Amino acid sequence: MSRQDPPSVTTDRLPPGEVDPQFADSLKLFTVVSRAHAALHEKAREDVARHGLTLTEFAVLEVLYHKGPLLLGAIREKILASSGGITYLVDRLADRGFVERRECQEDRRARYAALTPEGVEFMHRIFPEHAECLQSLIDGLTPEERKRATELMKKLGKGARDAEPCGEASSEAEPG
Amino acid sequence: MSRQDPPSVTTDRLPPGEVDPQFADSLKLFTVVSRAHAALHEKAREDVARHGLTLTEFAVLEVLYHKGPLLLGAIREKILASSGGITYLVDRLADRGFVERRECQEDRRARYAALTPEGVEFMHRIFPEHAECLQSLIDGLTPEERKRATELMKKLGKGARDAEPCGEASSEAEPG
DNA sequence: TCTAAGTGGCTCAGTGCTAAGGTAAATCCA
DNA sequence: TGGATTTACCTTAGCACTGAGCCACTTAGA
Repeated sequence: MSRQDPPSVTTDRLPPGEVDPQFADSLKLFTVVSRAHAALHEKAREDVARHGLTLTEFAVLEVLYHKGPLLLGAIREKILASSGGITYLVDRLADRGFVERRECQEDRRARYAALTPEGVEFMHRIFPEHAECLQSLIDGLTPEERKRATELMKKLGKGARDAEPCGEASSEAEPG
Repeated sequence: MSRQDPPSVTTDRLPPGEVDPQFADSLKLFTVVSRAHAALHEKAREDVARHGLTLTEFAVLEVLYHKGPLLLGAIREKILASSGGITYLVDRLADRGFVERRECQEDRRARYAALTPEGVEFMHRIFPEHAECLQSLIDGLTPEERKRATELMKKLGKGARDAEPCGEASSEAEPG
């Protein structure tokens, strides 16, 4: 079944207020990024699920594997989770013996998370497979396309983060 | 468990802090797509949250707004949710008076979801704002970049969906 | 017709996560 | 020094969502 893709989200059957066709491309880009992300995420999720991990758990292990021990707040920034979420994640990984908390001498409020030897060994075993999985997911793109896609997504992400919050009357932000 | 098919890559030492350069681009692309998506998603979420909606709720309203009444299963395909999730979503939207279920004459198991007049009016009011919000998020890209990004994400998504499940015997031929 | 298999949606238990609030520690500043 | 503020993490309540199992209905086949 060829997915006779509809002309565009906008022109099908638009009640009173039409959508300016200039919006069509933003809607389209938003959708297509969402779907690409969903596809990558889903395949990657299945891959790590074979080892009984969620993708976020894997993300924590990966960042610790590649960066060494990190403060919980630093992990939080890297994997974009909430404070409570990090506690929860590290708890689960600690229960499985992959991660341990360590005191921070300079700041006794803070904690490091670090891979245990078991965690290191585990990642050493599964990481290459996972990397290969990701590799297979982008095989459809040529090296140049990958490079270009990476650049564009970087720029898109930055632009979106820098955009002012929608629906605000261009408020003056305080420059810290 | 010797399903440990040697990934035929650097299964050799992968000390913390180093990533095989061969995988660097796939990891990078994965990350950058995730982050772009997260940024877009977060801003869009904030936008619709002003109206007390989640993004998924908005997605349902939007697809009904643009396509007209749809079977629940059709909505499920479009917004990539689970069967239980659709029931839950439509319940919430029905509680708010934006959506109603309708019988399907041809198949009495099935149900349509359709916007109520209030739902249409609501979307008529908020959709243009939201479209403008999305527009502002991609303003950092030139029109050519948007076009290219759309193409590349489309191709990436398709490639990822078509990829064989990771971690399965690679001796198998492609699924027919 | 009757039966078996397949399908669409609903129920419900469980999960991963967030957001708000709390505590202890660090930092700022009069 | 000492109070106020900020910061780092933890706790808790609750939410959005999934997935398995279910029923009602449809479809295919004998």
